[in-house]
Amino acid sequence: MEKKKYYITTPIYYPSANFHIGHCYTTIVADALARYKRLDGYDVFFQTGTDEHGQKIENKAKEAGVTPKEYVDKIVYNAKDLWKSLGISYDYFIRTTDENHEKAVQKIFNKLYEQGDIYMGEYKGLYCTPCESFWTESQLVDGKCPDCGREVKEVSEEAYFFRLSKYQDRLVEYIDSHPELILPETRKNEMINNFIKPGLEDLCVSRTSFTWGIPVTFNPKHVIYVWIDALTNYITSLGYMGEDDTLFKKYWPADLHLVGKEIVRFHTIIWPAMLMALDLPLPKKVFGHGWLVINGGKISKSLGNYKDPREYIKEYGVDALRYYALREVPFGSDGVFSEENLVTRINTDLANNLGNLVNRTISMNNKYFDGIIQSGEFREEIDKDLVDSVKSLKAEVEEKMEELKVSDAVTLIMDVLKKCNKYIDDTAPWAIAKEEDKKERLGTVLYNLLESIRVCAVLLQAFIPTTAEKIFAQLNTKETNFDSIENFNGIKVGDKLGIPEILFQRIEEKK
RNA sequence: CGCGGGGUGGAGCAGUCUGGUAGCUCGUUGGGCUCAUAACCCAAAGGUCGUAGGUUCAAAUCCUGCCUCCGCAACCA
Repeated sequence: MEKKKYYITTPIYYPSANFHIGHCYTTIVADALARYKRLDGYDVFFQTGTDEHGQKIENKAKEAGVTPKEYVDKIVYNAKDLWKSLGISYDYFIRTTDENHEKAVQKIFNKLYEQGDIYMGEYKGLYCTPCESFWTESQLVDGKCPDCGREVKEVSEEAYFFRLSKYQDRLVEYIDSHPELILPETRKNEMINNFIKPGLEDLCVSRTSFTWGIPVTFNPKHVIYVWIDALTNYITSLGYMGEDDTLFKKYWPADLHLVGKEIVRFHTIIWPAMLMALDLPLPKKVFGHGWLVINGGKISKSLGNYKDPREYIKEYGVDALRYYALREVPFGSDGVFSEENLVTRINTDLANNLGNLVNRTISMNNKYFDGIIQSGEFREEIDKDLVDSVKSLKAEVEEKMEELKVSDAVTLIMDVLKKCNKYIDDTAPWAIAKEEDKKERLGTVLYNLLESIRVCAVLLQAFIPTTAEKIFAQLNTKETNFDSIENFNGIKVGDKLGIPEILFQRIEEKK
């Protein structure tokens, strides 16, 4: 039987500076979804990458005294290193400077031009010469350039336009008939009320004001602007308009474009319209997630209110950061990022709840049974609640993951672990251990705990893979796939447990 | 009147659609336990649900006005 496919993407990030915790957030969530789907038996294609052209990069490179390519190469090198240290399991990393992408973009541009969806027009705008930037009326501050405060002048230049307006009706119809395309719903309403309803204007898709971009083949003084260059990454990577489109045929349309809320618009209006023009199916879902905010404000490169994410990893460990990102930000809303909250999460959820549970359970089994896993047959009424919770956990987590409620999914697992801790207090194994004739019962209590921990670890693989591995090692189990958590019998009687090692060291609060 | 989202015990949030004992996590205080990472378990204190009106037997929840914070308005995840 052929596996069901799942194509998930992050946005391609703009490498004008090294990535911050916000980029990590998006990518970690995407990674968790990708890992989960793989565990769930899907053939997953998980893509991330970088959007490397444009004026800003050109300027940055000039400032740094290097070529644009040299500039982005360095940042991409850094980004890949960051993803590696975060355990990001991407299948493909696309760069818009990749030769196959550039060629495909040119072909797409030409195709749209030939069929009349792109035409030559005139771009009118307010231009600030020193900043080399165009601004809209509403962006101006006191009628002047918002960056430098100097006068702007109205200029016009020839430019190519995409007939976005032509697709307005089809777009409205599609969104109406596919309510799951734009999530969460508030984002959908925002798009319809703010942008589609007032009417779509044709979109300027080329520039002559800078050169760091993909040239228009038949008019090389124009470079193709970000829309067509960047958004098409989701299909050029799969070989669309390339030499081999096997992947494209297999994976397109995307099952999920995971994007930040600020770029929902491009992914739900411009991108679908382009796909319609290319006569291709639209992505199934675009999810606009919230932001990690710092002190109530957004993460800002110019304010410099954040550290290099690697410092957090170094100090607290990968899984602590992954866990925090996955747990702290609820479905679609913003979440607060602070080191203080991070430490609280590590201590309460990871060290106290999860880590200590694993530790105390394995310690007891080692102490009372020399590490040998006992039979789980000697059940009592008190076990029922825990065992039932563990048995139904997969289905509940699955439901949340389907709804992209990753934080809720993680919380469900933590709740079961919490239940395990309560179960220990309720059954008091240390008291049972004092009664010689209750050895079998003691064995079952510990079996229940070990199996519950194993099931949680199997599910946690998607979120905190390194820790899940450590738990498997301590449990000395090879039963780590989703099939093994159906029947509450994956841990093998007679096997000997490993050494209990501390999973997460508690972090003392900084004074 | 541009569009949209918030304002709920010390902190962060749920509950608002489908009115009817205000719930969760963290923190605080007290107790229990001792297998474990001063961890775990139990309990308690603490909120007139931004504000002013209205509808209703009854409003955090529905309606109206106002105050306030935030996001978006051609590319900051």
